[in-house]
Amino acid sequence: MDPQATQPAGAGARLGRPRDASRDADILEATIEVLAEQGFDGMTIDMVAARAGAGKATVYRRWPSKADLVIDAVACMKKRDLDPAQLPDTGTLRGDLIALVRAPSAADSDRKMHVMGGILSLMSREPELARTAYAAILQPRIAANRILLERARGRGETRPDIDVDRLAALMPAMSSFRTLAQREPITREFLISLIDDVLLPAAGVVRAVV
Amino acid sequence: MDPQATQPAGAGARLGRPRDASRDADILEATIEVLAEQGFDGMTIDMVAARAGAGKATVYRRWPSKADLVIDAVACMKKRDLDPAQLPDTGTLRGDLIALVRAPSAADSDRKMHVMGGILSLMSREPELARTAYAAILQPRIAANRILLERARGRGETRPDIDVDRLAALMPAMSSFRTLAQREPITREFLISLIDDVLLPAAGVVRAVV
DNA sequence: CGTATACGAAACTCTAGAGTATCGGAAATG
DNA sequence: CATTTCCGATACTCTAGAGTTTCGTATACG
Repeated sequence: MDPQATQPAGAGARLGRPRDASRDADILEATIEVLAEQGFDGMTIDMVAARAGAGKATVYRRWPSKADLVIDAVACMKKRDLDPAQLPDTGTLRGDLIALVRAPSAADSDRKMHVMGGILSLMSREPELARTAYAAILQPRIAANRILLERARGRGETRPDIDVDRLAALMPAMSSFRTLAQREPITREFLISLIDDVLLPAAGVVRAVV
Repeated sequence: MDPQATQPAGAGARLGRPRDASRDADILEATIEVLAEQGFDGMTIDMVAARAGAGKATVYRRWPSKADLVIDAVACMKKRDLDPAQLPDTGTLRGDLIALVRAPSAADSDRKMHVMGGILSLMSREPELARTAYAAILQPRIAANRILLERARGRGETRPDIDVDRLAALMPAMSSFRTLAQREPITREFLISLIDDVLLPAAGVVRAVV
């Protein structure tokens, strides 16, 4: 959680060469990449160090174990996330949802899902990691969908009795299923077909005239 | 694929004590159990042998490696599966879907999904396992849904333009997401709410009078 | 300039687990 | 009853990889 603190606390300037903070970020980034490609058990510390252009000792100086490194790396994915304060607001649920699946966001969520797949089997044995991963990867996306859905319901755009919890999880669920289980790529067509053919009809939104 | 054949082929009665076919089934069953609980990397051959009440040599006499054992175990899950010839046919889509999520089937699919989670990260590196797992675990369920949906569309029960592929994957996707990613149990209430609040509205089935 | 720590690289230790071999005993054939 | 293969159990070998240490070098403080 606080890799910088080798000295107890508030020790001011310590002796010797100071830590290079840029190594932290590089190592965490490399961890996420290798995790997404290889999964937790396929990932070795040597792979991470090599990809980060760092020595193994530099990794272990900051994190006491592989598990701690992974937990930290997953947690720090949360930061580069969609800010709930600046969600799209186009006036229609469909417009908001389409805006939410633009390319940069999609590429990001693709990697997040692969990370999720890579730590799935570990999550059974590590409840802390399970909570961290949920908070960093799924919660933000589901929460955003929930806000858009409730806003649309408030406008009377959807049926009033929609099951917001189920519908908010629909797109992440279908996307992760397609990526991880069916092993097919997430295309823009797929996402739009999910919105138009599944989510909006389920929410009782009348189809716009084309 | 054929653990019995040590001799080339058609060698008739071989010398010595014959293999005990019941050991095969016990070992495969133990493999599935440990796989569901621990995942591929958490599973050891010693665990499997101990749970099957077998010796390690008995395992290696039948399968040359851990990966081969797992592939065979996953493949043999397909056998105990819902027969497409005897799908429910209640006259309504809702009736068919409800019949499909009865308890025995649900417990079985719960374990299948945990197996899927346990081999997910391995599937990237083992395309054969990926295909086997899809055929054994997901394909049958999706195919069943597809049949029910097309039958309902033929009756005019759904909108004529429904996206059968997406809708057939909906229940497996939402269930696996809930089980593996959200780590919450699949209850009967969850499945029925999925049917009534998401799938049927998305298919354009008019809600029955309650 | 002396000291203390960081850095990348690489050698090292130690352990878990895949896979093999050996045991005494059991079950088949001839 | 001799032979062969199976069985469960257990001891064994071998390797990949987590984690540690060392080395030569770099960068801070005083």
